[in-house]
Amino acid sequence: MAEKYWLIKSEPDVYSIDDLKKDKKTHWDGVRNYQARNFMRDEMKKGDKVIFYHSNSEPPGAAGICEVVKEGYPDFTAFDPEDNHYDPKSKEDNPTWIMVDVKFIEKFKNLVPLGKIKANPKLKNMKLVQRGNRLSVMPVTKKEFDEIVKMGN
DNA sequence: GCCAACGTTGGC
DNA sequence: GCCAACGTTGGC
Repeated sequence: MAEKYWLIKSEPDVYSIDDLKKDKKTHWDGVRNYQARNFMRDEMKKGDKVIFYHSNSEPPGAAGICEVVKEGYPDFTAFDPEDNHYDPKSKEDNPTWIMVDVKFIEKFKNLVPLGKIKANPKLKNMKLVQRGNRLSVMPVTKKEFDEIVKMGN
C-alpha cells in the first residue's frame, strides 16, 4: 500500500522539532480528540511521512518532517493520574486513547509560516487553513506534502 | 490578552 | 436527542 501523508501539530514550547531532532524519535502522546485518535488508530501506517507543525508560536508554521515508525498503540499517559493527559475514562484493558511513534527525518531550512501556506493557491484545500480547524492530526495529500517540503528547503 | 470556532458535557 | 454552558485551541 502507498504511503500516506499527515500533519501533526505541536506547541514548540511543549515539544518542538528541535526536541524531536535531539530525541531521534518520540511517542506522540496526549491526543485527546476522537477524530485525531481515529486517524492514528486506523490509518497511520509505518513509513507514512508526517509534517511537524508548530502551533501557538511566533510564527506558527511547518517546521520539518518525521516518519511513523510504530503504529497505533495505547497512550499510557492516559492511565497515569500524575500525568497532564490523565483521563480516568481510559482503562488499560480498553484504552480510549491511542498514540504512534515517529522518528525525526529533517528540519526545514526555513520554517514555512502559516501565512505562506495560506497564500499558496496549491495549498488552499488543506484542512489546516480551513476555518477554525483544531485537529491536531490530519491527513494531507502527497501534492500538498511535496509543496510544503519545497517551500521549506 | 482577546476572541472566534469548535468539541464535550450534562440537564431536561 | 436537543441545546446551553463550559473548556480548549490557536491565530492574531
